[in-house]
Amino acid sequence: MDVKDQLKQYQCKVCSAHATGFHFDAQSCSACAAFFRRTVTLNKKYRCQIGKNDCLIIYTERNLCRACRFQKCLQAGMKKESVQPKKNTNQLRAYYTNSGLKRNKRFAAASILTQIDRPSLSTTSLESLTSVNSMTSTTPEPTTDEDMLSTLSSPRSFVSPIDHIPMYRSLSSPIDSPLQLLIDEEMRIAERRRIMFCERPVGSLLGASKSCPYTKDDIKPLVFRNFRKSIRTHILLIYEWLRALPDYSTLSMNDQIALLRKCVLYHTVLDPCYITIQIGEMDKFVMQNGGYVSTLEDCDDGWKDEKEISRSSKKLIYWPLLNQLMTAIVAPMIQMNLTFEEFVALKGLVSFQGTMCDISDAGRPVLKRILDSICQSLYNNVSEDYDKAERFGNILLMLSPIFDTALNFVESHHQVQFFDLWQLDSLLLQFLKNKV
DNA sequence: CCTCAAGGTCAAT
DNA sequence: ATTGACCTTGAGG
Repeated sequence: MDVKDQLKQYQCKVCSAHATGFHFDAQSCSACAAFFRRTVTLNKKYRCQIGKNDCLIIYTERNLCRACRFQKCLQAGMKKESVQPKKNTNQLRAYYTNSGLKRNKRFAAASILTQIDRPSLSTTSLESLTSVNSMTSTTPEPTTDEDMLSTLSSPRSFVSPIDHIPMYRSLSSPIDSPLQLLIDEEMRIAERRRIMFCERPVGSLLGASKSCPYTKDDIKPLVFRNFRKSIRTHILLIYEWLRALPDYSTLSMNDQIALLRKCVLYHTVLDPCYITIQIGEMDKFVMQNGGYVSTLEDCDDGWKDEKEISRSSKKLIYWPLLNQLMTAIVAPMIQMNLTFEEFVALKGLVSFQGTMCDISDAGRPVLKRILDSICQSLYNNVSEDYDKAERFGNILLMLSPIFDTALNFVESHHQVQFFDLWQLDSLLLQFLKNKV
């Protein structure tokens, strides 16, 4: 085969330009492919101006007659059926598929932020994507802020929440700080959740020192009925979480109840967010019992009709809430690579700061002491890889979106009750009903 | 990791 | 308004 024939092998079957592959089942260049796609999606009808329907289609003159170009596309073997129907403009594109996430976790996180008001990619997210890609392959000296950001997610300085624990433990003093007690308790909670909600051999349930209760294989689409049944269990875990702090039992009974009440709210908001991040599949929002709901609009996992609550009621109440959780809490946490210890500290700060106004004058100094201690430990244990003050500040900045979301959470549940949509656990209702 | 073939974007026309 | 280079995505290897 001579050179001429070899070149011809890779010609566009429509216009004889260099083909870029198979498009809609025909070997063609990207220009003819784009032309064909547009013609089909927009349902365009052309007429040959010459009237003979046999215009020469060659890449220098391929735009002279659309009718003949389209006809030649069909002759070359392009299939109209291979053009996918035009996406509904108000239907958001799924950015969080597994393969998409695998390719670029940081990008996916950023896209959650832009999902609601900006369905398409902004120039800035494209820029950051490009710079992240180039960073991971070459790793030059970080010079700009953008570079510094990218360095945080590079393999060298990336510390996964789980890897981080042993180092942290070795730092713990003989008398454990509140934060250390909460970290230990959080890991026990993970173990308890595993035991209660995973169907696995006992050996793999016990003793695991992991901070995440579930693996990708454990999680299943959420059944609201099952979740309702598990609510008391979650409340019990929260009660135990509080009791991990010796100071808790020194509070008056009213203060203990007030604290528990607020913690039920805040933990119900925060825990699934962090479990979701640990599982790492952004198309699945994973709840405390290992049930997940899909974050994709066109996937019904966890949203199906149930006897107690219809799909549309679920969507009405929980979809906006889910969006807020993903945007205001999950996305920022992913972006800053929040470690397990930092999450536990944040959870503590939210729990105690958010309760301050409900606590008696006698109890406030106790809470204040716990808060100060957690802040101290958090600041001391921010990794040296970061600008300590900046990272500490960024973690504190998470507080207000969390409080906002919690407020909405309470409001939505008032709505649930008002419409009598489904029977919530009576204990949870007692916690949510009284003063916000 | 990678490639392939979809869809989307937008400066140039 | 149309074109086409260039981009990301998702499936599959």
